[in-house]
Amino acid sequence: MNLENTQVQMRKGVLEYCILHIISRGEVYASDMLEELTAAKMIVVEGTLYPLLTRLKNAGLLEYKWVESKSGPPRKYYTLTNLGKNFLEGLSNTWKDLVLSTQKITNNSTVALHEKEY
Amino acid sequence: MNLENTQVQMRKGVLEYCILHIISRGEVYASDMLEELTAAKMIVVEGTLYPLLTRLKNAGLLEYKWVESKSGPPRKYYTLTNLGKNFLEGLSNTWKDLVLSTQKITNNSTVALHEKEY
DNA sequence: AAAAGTACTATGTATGGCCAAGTACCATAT
DNA sequence: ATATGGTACTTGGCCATACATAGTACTTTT
Repeated sequence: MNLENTQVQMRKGVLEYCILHIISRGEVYASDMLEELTAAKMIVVEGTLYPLLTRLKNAGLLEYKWVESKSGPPRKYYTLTNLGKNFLEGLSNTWKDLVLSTQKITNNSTVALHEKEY
Repeated sequence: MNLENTQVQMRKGVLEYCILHIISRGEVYASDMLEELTAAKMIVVEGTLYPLLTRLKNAGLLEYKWVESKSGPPRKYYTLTNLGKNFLEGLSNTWKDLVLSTQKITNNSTVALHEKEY
């Protein structure tokens, strides 16, 4: 029960949303995403990202093509499938709802909801 | 890989934050919280809430006292410990950071971060 | 040929929300 | 007094996911 662990827990699910969003903006490969996620302080490591991409691909939300690189092994460049685009829309709403719900609770400063019945 | 499941995943960790926040505003017992969480569309069921409260209590963030009710069995009324108050502050920052990070990514509409090096 | 770097893969662990069933107590109805 | 229904809380097992860690394969540099 420490803060770091909670950070991890809060990130669950949101990561999926962020990654789909990044891919929705144009072809990228894993290191591109890692770079952007790190820049946004959405700390992620290889061991998290790659399995997630595989999972999303197996679910039919992503597809990729191999592209030769002039500075290392070939890379998988990902794009969203139509299914992926639809899913991303759904995720977007889910995320907005969650933010709203949380705001509703954390901004609510009334002390009691109703008379206590001791 | 369906939306409902992702909702569950996104809720992880946030729930803890919301519950501590509700308790921070004054003594409440489980059904009070359930009511408020449901009102805020942060869907939660008994089987989720009770174990969570036990976990938070074992971690020393909460304490409770039994209070007799005139309409049923006695209730556990929870309050935050000092440790719990500090933890809540940390959670608050974690949540804000996560929202900012997500916004940073999902509002970023530039197509490419840098020249592609095919 | 060896070393270093890049891209991707695979396995095992821990956490936490959920489901489902169960316990215990109280109030009311019969 | 007994039965019924409601309220409050408990418990055990399941599943999905992020992470740590180690490993594979290929390329470029030295």
